[in-house]
Amino acid sequence: MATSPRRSRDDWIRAATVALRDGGVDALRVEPLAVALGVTKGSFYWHFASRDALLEAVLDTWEEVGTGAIIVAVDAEAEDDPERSLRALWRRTHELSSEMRAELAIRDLAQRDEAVRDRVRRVDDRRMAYLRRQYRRLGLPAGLAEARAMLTYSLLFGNVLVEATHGRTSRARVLQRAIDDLLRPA
Amino acid sequence: MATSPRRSRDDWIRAATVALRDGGVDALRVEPLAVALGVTKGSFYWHFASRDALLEAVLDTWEEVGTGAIIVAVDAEAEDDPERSLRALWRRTHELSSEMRAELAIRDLAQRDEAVRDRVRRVDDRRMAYLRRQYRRLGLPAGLAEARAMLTYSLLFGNVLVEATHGRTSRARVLQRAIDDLLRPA
DNA sequence: AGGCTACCATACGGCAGCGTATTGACAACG
DNA sequence: CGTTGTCAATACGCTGCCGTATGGTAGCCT
Repeated sequence: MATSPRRSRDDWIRAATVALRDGGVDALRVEPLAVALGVTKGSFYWHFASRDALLEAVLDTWEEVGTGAIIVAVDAEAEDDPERSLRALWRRTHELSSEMRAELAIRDLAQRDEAVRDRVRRVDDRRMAYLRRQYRRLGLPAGLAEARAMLTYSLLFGNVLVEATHGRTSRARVLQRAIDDLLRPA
Repeated sequence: MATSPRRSRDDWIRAATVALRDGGVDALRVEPLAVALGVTKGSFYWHFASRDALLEAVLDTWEEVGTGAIIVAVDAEAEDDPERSLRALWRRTHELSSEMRAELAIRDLAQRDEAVRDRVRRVDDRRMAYLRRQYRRLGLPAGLAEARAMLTYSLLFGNVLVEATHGRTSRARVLQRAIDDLLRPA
């Protein structure tokens, strides 16, 4: 964390995103954030009109990054092979899992905020479209491809959300098996 | 809500669970709850030592209900047929979905609270054990059964968590397809 | 009837966080 | 070298909530 004399608007957004990830929506408070950034509220209210404005900004950047960056990264290493795309997605799961914590907070919010729900819907539609396309390219019929896409996407959340122990095997192995199962032809 | 002169400890727990479902963890505040119950804090601090004590009580009853009641209900209508068990589970999904909102709040909490995470783990282990057993009864080998159980359980969360639109088909149909897919033999 | 118990109201002190207003510091620029 | 624009500190009022303390009331028990 830079101790540079001044903070940019993006500095605040980044810090807020971290707070969201580590502490949930309750942790998105301006005075604690100011302390974390080594400044006072005086700075914040120059960059933002209110706490809500900060939250909006955080959601804005989440929406951008969440649809673009990940897909591009996965696509880059897949070379148009759908199976490799899906496996690449899972190989990056551990990198994603910290992002996922922030996403869960956002989705928890979406449960009771119409506007947030709309944002989540836009993100989900784009990500589902991507997954659906991969399964169709594997030769699956539309309905099944949709189902598999939904299963894959759900598993992504299940992975962070469920704490089950799986007896003697590891979570990683279970996930591996699941993906294998999802990739098998109709 | 009853306007009876006095409130029991369970009244508070019930109200708190509703608040958790509708407003997230932030909504679990004693003064607003008192208003909702038509009493004052004086009542609360007779039944509970603190706000945390209330949260613990809520988690206690969630843990009980979440492992026992649902499974029993599903089992009752399934008559030991694993496929029917799993389909029954999904037929009850809409009844469960309001409970799920509270669960998401709890799981969001579990992301950053060790003690809550342990509770969730206990619940998940029991529910996964149930699912795993059904798939094994269908004749699937252990590894695959575990993977299918994880996929099924994840889908349960995905259903409430993802807001995707599925084009011309409905969520219900996608779920139907997904379950059919999960039930197919090895 | 008197009193005990269980439950609730009222009133209080305290704190954390929001937003505002005002002033200050410093850099860039003309 | 002063002016302007950008960012930050300080100080303030306000609200919502926690927890405590204390007193009140209604029903049961004897």
